[in-house]
Amino acid sequence: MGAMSRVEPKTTKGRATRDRVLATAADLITDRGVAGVSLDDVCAHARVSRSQLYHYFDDKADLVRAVVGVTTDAVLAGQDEHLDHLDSWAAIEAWCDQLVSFQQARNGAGGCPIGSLVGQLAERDEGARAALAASFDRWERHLAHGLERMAARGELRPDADPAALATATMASLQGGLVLTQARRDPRQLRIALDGALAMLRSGGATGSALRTSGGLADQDPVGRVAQELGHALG
Amino acid sequence: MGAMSRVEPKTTKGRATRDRVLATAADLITDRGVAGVSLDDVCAHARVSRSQLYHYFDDKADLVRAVVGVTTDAVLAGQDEHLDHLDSWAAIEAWCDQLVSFQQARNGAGGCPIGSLVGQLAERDEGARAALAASFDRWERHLAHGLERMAARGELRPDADPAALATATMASLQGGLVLTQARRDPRQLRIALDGALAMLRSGGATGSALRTSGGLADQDPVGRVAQELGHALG
DNA sequence: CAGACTATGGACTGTCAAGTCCAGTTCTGA
DNA sequence: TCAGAACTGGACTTGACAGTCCATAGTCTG
Repeated sequence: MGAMSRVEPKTTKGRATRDRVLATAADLITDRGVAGVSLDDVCAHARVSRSQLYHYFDDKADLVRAVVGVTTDAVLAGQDEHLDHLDSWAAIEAWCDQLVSFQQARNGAGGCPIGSLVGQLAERDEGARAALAASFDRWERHLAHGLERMAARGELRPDADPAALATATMASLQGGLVLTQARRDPRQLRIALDGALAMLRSGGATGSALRTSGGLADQDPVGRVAQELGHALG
Repeated sequence: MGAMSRVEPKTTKGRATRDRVLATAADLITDRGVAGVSLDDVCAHARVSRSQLYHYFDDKADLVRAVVGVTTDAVLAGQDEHLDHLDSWAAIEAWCDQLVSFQQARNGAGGCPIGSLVGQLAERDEGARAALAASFDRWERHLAHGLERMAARGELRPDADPAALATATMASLQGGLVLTQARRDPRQLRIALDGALAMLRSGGATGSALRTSGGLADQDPVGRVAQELGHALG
């Protein structure tokens, strides 16, 4: 994995400093975008000297890749009451409601902290792109598992593919957030997620669509996630 | 929009120069992102001097706002065989197929030129955000009109809302492109669009979207964003 | 053709950011 | 206690980029 010039903290104080830098960077980047944040900004807000930042991270790209993981942690943590129980219609609806009301509270601004990073990083930094793919995997897996449990209980149409349904729902969520952000209108997300719910209830695409589709399921999610996260966060 | 310091070309040569700058900028920005393109890059590729660029555009932000329109023109032009006839299942499927095969040809890279700009610009430049919202409107209107014609012919469920269905489909498209870009896997778009087709056939959400859209009133103005971000990320 | 308007090249300025280096100080944990 | 780790702070280099300016070349029109 190339030159390992960056350092892992060896004391609790060092760990705290590194964490503070990371959290600050994640905050600023979510707010202003990657290009809108300088390392001086990060140092100032985290009350840390430049030398420390370069002590723990190789360069800005290294920091940004680490930020992807931290941002994902934060996004998932904000939903943790729902994510492990997405195995009933009521639970899935409650999850959607939470996502929508969060956007309403923000007046539609901000979009998805992870999704926004895709547009900024995916074409410029392969490591960051892989980390973002891993983020979506982590997120989507919760829904896929819930849908699998529903399928096992016969609450989905027998020919439904839980993995594909989860992917399609994630797409509605991300796209709904893009439209919400562009139009400054949280109803866009509501409409997108209501569409996703209708799709889930209908059992999703059947026939040719399922034949050609490969969701998380046939992509060896666990192994890839671990590898990509390891690559990104070291 | 305030001070009109930028100049409209008054000769055919001037018009050609301005168009060349715009087309070049749109190309480069689609490729590398807004922050990844310098005005020197644009000048070099367009074989134009910096003074020309500043003659026709106020500054970089002005250029970028103009690029939004040009990019939208290009995206819609790439679909013009389909956009005006999205009024049958076969036509909608053909449109989806074209979108997917385009992504396949690019190996999943690039995402949506318009959608990517949202993440880069929406929070930083209100004019650009408005232009992007208008772009989505232009795009979505084609589908909405097609669905309206289908509804008029009784080819949709009677309680279906063509406008909401179009919005939900656009969300699936945009989100599918985000996932495709992050995972470098065009099948993600296929799955998302198959989900959208299932949703369309099912008639989409009934009632729920309309119920909640009345709740726009309780959008709380300012202030919460920073606090919630801090809560989510801190 | 001549003067007015337009287009153009390219140098120039100021600013800001990334990354390096180092000399010295404080803290932590075995 | 003491060695190693964490940390400070700033100077410095290098490079990139936004934006300005002016002299000149080209083009239009009366």
